Amino acid sequence: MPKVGIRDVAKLAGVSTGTVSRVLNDHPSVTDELRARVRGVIEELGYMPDPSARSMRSKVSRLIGIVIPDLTNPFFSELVQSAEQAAAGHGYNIIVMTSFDHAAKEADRIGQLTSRKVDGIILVPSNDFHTLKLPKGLPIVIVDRLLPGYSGIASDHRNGVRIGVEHLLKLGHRRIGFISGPKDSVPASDRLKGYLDAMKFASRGEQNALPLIAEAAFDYESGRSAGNYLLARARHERPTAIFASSDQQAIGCMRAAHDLGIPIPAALSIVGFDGIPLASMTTPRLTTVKQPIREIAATAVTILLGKQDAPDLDKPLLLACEISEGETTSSPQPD
Amino acid sequence: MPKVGIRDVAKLAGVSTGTVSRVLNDHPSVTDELRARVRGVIEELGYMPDPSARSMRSKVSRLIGIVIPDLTNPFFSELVQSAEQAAAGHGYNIIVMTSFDHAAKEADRIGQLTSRKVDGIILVPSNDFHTLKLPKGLPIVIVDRLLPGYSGIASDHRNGVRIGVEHLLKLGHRRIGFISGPKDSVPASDRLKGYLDAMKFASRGEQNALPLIAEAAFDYESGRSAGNYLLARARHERPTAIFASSDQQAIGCMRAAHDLGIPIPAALSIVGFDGIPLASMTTPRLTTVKQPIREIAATAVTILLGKQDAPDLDKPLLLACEISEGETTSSPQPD
DNA sequence: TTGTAGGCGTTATCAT
DNA sequence: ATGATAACGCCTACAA
Repeated sequence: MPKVGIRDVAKLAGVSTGTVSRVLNDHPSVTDELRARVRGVIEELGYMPDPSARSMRSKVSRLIGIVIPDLTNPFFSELVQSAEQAAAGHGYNIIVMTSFDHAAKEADRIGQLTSRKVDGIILVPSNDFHTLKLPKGLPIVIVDRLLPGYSGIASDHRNGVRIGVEHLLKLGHRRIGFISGPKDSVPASDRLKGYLDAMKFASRGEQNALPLIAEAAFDYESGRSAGNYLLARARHERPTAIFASSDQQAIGCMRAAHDLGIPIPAALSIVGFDGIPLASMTTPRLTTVKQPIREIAATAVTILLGKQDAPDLDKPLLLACEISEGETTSSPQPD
Repeated sequence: MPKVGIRDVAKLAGVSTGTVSRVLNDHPSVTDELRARVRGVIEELGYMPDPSARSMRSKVSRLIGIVIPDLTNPFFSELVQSAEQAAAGHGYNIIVMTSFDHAAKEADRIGQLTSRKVDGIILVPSNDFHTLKLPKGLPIVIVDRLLPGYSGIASDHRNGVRIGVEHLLKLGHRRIGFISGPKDSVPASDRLKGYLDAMKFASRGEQNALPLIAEAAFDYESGRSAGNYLLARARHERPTAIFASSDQQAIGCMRAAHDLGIPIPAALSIVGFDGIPLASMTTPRLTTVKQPIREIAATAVTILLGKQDAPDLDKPLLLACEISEGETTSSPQPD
């Protein structure tokens, strides 16, 4: 079965290779009639253009690279999956790479992608401190962990948290604890700001809305000990609600409350952040602030494809979070 | 900055493009001296071969496609991550695609990969019933959900479960419940067989080792109701241990036991299956049978690269699971 | 609007 | 062992 190429199509359709190529690339200057005929022959022959040859000539690979710290993290795996979908819709494919939060590996991966001639890169930078040196001319969009000086997209963590805390305030809570993320993490400090925003606003004229903060890593176990810390005090000093900076923290915190015999949501409301699938698998189901992961991915892709302008280098695009109500929140019990 | 190509290297090194190409491809017939000189120039110029041009001539893309039903599933995301690592070690990159358990989408994705000229495909087939029609000549290895007639790799589910159940038997348990997977799933029925193997063996000469089975989907909530079902009986009839076909089921089952006031592991031992990260995040940590995901991925990659023979079409390669002891198992209480 | 032809950066075949 | 050179399959000026 001799490979069918563009000339086979041309010959059978009675046109030149140029015309076939133009049909392939949706070039406007082709008669509808010819276009149809060529399309027919392509179908008939089962012709598929050779991407390598194509890419070599046109400098377009229809490939997008995505580099993330850890695919095992549900947030990132959903991000990749969403990006894949978005890209597929445009005839693009995704090359994934994992940096394991290792700056050197990250740089190497970016190099590979560059030499592969991908048309763009979606990058969630590793937490290793490092300066990103990127081949100019290769569109790149930083996601989630924003980097100053690069155009980036992320959830509006600050406002998202504010919304979540305000939800608790609206329910009547005043002693609202906050489990923060690691302090060297940019998203974490944004989330903290959101909490402080909400609390400051609430304490106008009121006395009780004082901040109650525990710092922790984003994982389950850290959330559990932070929860223990926040809850280990006399009943009337103990928070009636806790906002956690990640769903995993929130779930750990639920565990802590449970172990202390504090019923949820009767004696304690909990709100998480992220909206990972696991959040709806707990009992009771976790109320959480959901990040618009799909939108982030889709936007990143359309930007890379040049169908949308990139955000300013120093003004990242922030997408709104929304609250997803579960069963871990209710009005506070009277003291 | 005019792109540096193979002839620039050749010129500066004072050799022909042929020689440079041979150095690039580790062709044996090049003097060590020349090889060194060329390498030096390559370094100096920061030359990177153009993969498109390379692929066009050599018919090798150094690209591997991987198609899975759902990247959000921890098992698959770890699979992809492992494959990426393994591939990177050989200078290969990975294109991921999600089929969403949709046969048509799966076929489309495979078509895309084919026309991309990937050097091989790793496929976890969708559950949709369908016949796979694959372009001949493109190496493909089926993973996890084995398909008759295609060379495949998977965990040895049957033996894995047997090992887990035997672990419980060794601890002294006799009334061991089993939460099965959906009955139309091949891995699920393999796991069930493993349970029956172990129980049959154990009941030689003993009376009490009777099977106690609940069928359920693989998810958390299904595991919880299956657990409720198995545990909702008089103490002396109730199983002293439960083996769940997935970690998520096991975690749901832990929840059920907890709600019924049955302490783990004092009054009930639980063993899961899969070894997902979540298993070590529960309290107490889940004892589980760990699938050799990394090995599966690595093996699939080396097979595709032709560095290892593919398994027989009708005799898939089964890799051994191993038990990962957590804190959910102990000897049974006396009745 | 359509056809013609040159060349993209490598690899591989032939000589040398 | 090395060098010259013809493809590889397609896109894109340029010409018609």
